[in-house]
Amino acid sequence: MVNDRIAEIFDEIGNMLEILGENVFRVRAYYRGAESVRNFGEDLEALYKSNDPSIEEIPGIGKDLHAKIIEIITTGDCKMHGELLEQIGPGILEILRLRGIGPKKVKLFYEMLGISNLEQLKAAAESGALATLPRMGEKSQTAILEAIKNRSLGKERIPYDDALNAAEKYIEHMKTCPELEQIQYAGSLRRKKDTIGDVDLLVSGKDAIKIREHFLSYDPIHTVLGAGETKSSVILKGNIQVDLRVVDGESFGAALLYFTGSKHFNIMLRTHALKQGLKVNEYGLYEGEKKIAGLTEEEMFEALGIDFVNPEDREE
DNA sequence: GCCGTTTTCGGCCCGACTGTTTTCAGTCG
Repeated sequence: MVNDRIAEIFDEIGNMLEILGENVFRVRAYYRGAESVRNFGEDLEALYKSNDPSIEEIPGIGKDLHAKIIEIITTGDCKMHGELLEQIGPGILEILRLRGIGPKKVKLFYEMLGISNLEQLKAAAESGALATLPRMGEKSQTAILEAIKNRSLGKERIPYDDALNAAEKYIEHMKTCPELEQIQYAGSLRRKKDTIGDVDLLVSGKDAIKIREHFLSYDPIHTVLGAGETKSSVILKGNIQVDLRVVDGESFGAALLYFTGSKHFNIMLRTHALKQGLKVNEYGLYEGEKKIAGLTEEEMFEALGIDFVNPEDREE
């Protein structure tokens, strides 16, 4: 589908503008546009060819990005993207795709050491040069070598059925943990997208540390990416990334809402709440300091004055 | 670059984790 190609181009434009130090909100507009196009249910090329007016109504897409969408559909390419790529070099994008590396680090490596591709980065890490840079150290340097070695790990989007299967097996494992009270998968899996980037598991229970240990004791784990008190991430041997979030039972609904997304849907909810003088986060809905909802999703929607939206419809 | 139930200007979601630091920057979702 051309939507994925458009989203990829917008993401890369965002990446490159960010490295160039462009206005963060302009950068964010490209990321938002990418997200929006990726999650837009219908094929944009088909809409364009049938003159369907709904192509004008994609959230987060204004005049400028709309013109770029048409350009990509009709020419298969985007002039601005090509020009940026020429200015920055394709090697830089490869570096940016490494886990744990963002535009700030890319910029730092380029400006301080002239690094513009993976080979140069690897050499700099092996020589110890990276560790001498500001806000860099031994651990960061080792992590970069590890990221280069594992750069294909957990990055592929996987078919819905495979993700569901992996999630259900992991949930079975988690249910043998005595401290666990509730568990539910969230994210794009719960929204039933065709392809899933990673599996999000949301749990509540008596002892966050013991639940984390149980999570990390799952046999099919290939790599542990991180393990904090409320948030852990692993990659399974089947190359599927699984994230665990541990929350209090009384915040389970708010967390489920938050981690089910989509990102755009969350932003919409927050903006809606702000207009009413309320604040939404993954712990609940707040009026000032006072928590007014959070136990269930239904309660959250009700308190926000919005009809319940099914997970698979939480896009725009 | 996008957007509007006080706006066509002036805002733009928010918190966890990590590694680097002595209070925070960068990344991620």
